[in-house]
Amino acid sequence: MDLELDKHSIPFDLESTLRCGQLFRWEKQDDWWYGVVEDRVIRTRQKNHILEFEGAPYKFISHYFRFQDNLPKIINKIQRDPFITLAAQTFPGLRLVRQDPWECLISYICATYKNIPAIKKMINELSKRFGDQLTVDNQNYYTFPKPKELAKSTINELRMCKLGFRAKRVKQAAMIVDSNQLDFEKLKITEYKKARNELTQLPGVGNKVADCILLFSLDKLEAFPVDLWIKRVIQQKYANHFERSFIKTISARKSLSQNEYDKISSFAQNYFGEYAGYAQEYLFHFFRSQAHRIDE
DNA sequence: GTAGCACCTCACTG
DNA sequence: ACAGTGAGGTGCT
Repeated sequence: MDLELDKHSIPFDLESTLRCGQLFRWEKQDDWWYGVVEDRVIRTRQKNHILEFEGAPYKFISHYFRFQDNLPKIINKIQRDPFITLAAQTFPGLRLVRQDPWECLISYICATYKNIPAIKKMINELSKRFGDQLTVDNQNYYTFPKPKELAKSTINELRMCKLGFRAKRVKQAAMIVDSNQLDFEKLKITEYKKARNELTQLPGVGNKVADCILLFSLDKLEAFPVDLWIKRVIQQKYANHFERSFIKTISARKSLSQNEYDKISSFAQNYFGEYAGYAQEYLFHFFRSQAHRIDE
C-alpha cells in the first residue's frame, strides 16, 4: 500500500525514525526496511513523500508511527534554545514510535549497560528461541516472545541468548507480567510519576528504564529518560541551568544517583514542557550522530 | 541521603 | 592479533 504523506500533511522521515535508536527490530535490505511488530512482518520504504508498506493496514502503521502526533506543533513547543532547534531541524520528520509495552519493558531491561548492536543481538536471540516463526519473501522472522514463554524459561536458556546478568531480571519481570501483576493499560491512564513508581518496582527497572517504557510505549510524552548521552548533553549544553557544583559532581562519575537523575529529568520536563520526550529523542539522536557514526 | 563497586558480554579501539 | 575499554544502568552494601 502506498501513502502520500504530504497530502495528509504528516511530516515523517522513515530513515531517521528507524535509525534513531529507539527500536531494535528493524533491518534494511536493499532499499526496504523489514521489521517485526507484534505478530507481523512489515516491509516499508519511503521515496520522497510516498511511504510504501506491506504487512499491516494503514491504521496499524499510523498508530505505530504516531502519525496523529502533531509534529510541527510539538517541535514549536520544545524549541526553547538554538541547540534543540538545530537538533530538530537536522532530523525533520523524526518521530517517536509507539511500541508494545511488554516488548519495550524487556528490551530496555536488556539494554542496561549495552550498546545498540549488542542489544539487537540479544533481542533477536530471544525471539529466535522463544518467539514464533514467520516467513516472508522466503526469509524467516521471529515474533517477540510472549510473557508466558519467558516466564517459564530457565536462567540458563536466557543466558544462552547472551543476556548475562540480565537473565534473572528478565525472567522475574516476565513472571510478574505473566501473572497479571502489572496492568499496562492501567498504567497508560495513570499519572506519570505514579506510573513510574510502579514500574521501578520491577527487577532491572530503575528510573531510566522506567522512563523509556513510559515514553516509548505508555504514551507519556513528558517522560525524559536520562542516559549517558543525555547526561553529556546536559554537561556540555545546559550546564548553565544548574549549580556549578552539581555539574562538577556528575561529571566526575559515570552513572547518576537517583537524586541526580531526577534533578536532570525534572529540569528537562519543566524546560521543554509536555513534549519533553520528543526533545529527548532529538537531543539523543543529534548528539550521538555528532559524536560518531551511527551504529549499524 | 550519597558513594563505590560488581555485574555478563559484546563491539570497537589502539 | 589481542588486551583494554566502555556500553541507552541497576542493585547491593
